[in-house]
Amino acid sequence: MELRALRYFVAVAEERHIGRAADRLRMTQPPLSRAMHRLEADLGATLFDRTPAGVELTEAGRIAYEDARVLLEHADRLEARVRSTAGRSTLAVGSLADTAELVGGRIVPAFREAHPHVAVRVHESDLGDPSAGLRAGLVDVALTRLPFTDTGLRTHVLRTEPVGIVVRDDDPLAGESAVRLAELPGRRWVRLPPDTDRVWTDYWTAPALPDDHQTPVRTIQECLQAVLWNGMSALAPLDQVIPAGLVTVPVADRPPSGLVLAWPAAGPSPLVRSFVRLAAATYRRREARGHRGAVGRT
Amino acid sequence: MELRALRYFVAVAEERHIGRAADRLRMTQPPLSRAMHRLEADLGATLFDRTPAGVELTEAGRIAYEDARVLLEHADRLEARVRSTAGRSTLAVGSLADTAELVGGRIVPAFREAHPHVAVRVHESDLGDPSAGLRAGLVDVALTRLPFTDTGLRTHVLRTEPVGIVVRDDDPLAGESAVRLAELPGRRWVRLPPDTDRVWTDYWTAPALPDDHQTPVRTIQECLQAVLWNGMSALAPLDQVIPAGLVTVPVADRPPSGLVLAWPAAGPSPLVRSFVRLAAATYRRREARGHRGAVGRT
DNA sequence: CAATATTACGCGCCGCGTAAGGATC
DNA sequence: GATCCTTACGCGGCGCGTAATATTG
Repeated sequence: MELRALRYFVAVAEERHIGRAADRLRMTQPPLSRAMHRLEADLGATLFDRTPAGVELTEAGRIAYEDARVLLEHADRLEARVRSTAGRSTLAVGSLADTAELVGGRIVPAFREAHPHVAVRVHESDLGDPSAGLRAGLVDVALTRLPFTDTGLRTHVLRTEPVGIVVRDDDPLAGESAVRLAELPGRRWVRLPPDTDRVWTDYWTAPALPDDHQTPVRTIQECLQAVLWNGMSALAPLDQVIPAGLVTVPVADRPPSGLVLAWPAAGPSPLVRSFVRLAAATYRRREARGHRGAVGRT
Repeated sequence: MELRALRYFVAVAEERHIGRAADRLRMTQPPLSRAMHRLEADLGATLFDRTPAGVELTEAGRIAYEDARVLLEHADRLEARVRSTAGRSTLAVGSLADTAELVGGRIVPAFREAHPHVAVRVHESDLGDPSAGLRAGLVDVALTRLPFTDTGLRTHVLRTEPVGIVVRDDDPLAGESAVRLAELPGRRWVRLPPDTDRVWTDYWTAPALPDDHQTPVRTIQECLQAVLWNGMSALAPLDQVIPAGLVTVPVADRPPSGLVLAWPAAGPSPLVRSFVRLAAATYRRREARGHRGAVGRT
């Protein structure tokens, strides 16, 4: 007997209808029906009389319902008390430039739902810090992109995405289906700030011309404007949304980049573990929903 | 947060040592360690300070421990109350002749542990009733062997076992590694009672000689004695233990027989479901342990 | 025949085990 | 270096979804 089954049971007992209870629980009937059968088996007692109109509680079911409600409230109190006793209840999340939407849109709300008592602060950092504030100790966990120097950090890959070269749509390359960086001499590349992690800059930029004195860019917007107005080139993930007038041409000789969660390797706090866990689940679910929308629909 | 995790947590909190708690819970350290990390993540609080000598409860851990103990007692009370409210608390288990040892040895004890309040009665039936009392309404669930007429019943195969012909060790066949029934004319076969299920008799016996008036056998013992003293032949599962003086020669042209659980198809009671579930798990575990014992051992 | 509960089946997560690694006294 | 706890990795069960079936008014 697990709390999950009891939460389900309370919903069914109150709705007197497995289908409606399933709606309330945001799931479908079959698993709920089986969960109730299994709960009955665990308890060794019949909790419902099934009818074509729904279900009715048996005497044992009524007892179970009363006790289950109290038990679940007790469990909620346990959670609340432990949480209020725990010291730190704040989590700083770093987000690298273009990943902010993902963090703010789905992941942080999911985390807030699981941990309502925690104050979440999102720190959006610029292209000069691939650790998104981790190195500076500004944040506890970060959503960023590989590759960068990850000593002392742990990472979890959410997705890998090929990269492309961003050019104006009147650029000779604009019509190509794919290009190789090795065959593109003489371009002027957008540059990152000089003190930026080498692994990171080596990946996202090509060698600059010796006489190149461009101003480094710190944000996606600056980067795209440099391409649009100054005729420069930049590398970006293929899934990066691009304003009109620009196109991203896939680059064949650069390995894909990983969208990752990162956090300090030394003793991550429970909140960080939970964030990583929830973020991974949320992201997966988002992915699955996308697929289903594109394929399913009888 | 699930009750399982809280039960684990209480053990760790009391032992102040994950390894010892794991022993107490009959499991190994790693999954217990992870379960505690996950519980901490779910709660968003650190419950232990890990030290090289074991673990110490934090303040939040002490709160959690106190609450968890009460919560688990509450859960136990819920179970007890529901069970005492439920009507029927008796289960009749049918067992076909040679399967009694398996039922009594492991499965029924496992069920008794899960349902201490239920009075279990084992009904050992003879070879004339492959349903082991189900057809007669004597039992709620049965452990028996396929094949037999299973209309109105549901079955769950625990294992399939090839069959062989049982002969005296001075029989000309005794040395063969396998035989085909189609090539064995003129044998005198042990017979089952005349009113026995046809599917069952067709499987376990070969066509009798016209002038054969043997007394039918009702038990394994009678069957083996008929082979030993009257020079008859019988079919039996290869795993059937055989007394000295007899051997079982594999039969090539008979499909294997299934060791199965069977129960009425119409509205099985929660206890029956639970029995099937536990029996399947127990049997699986027994199997795995056997394999491990034969292979493992670093 | 409409509405409900149930079974069948495939997939992904999670829990558990074994084996290897790391930290701390 | 011994003794913990932790991570890595592979496997089996279980929960969930979709699709199909049974049952009942």
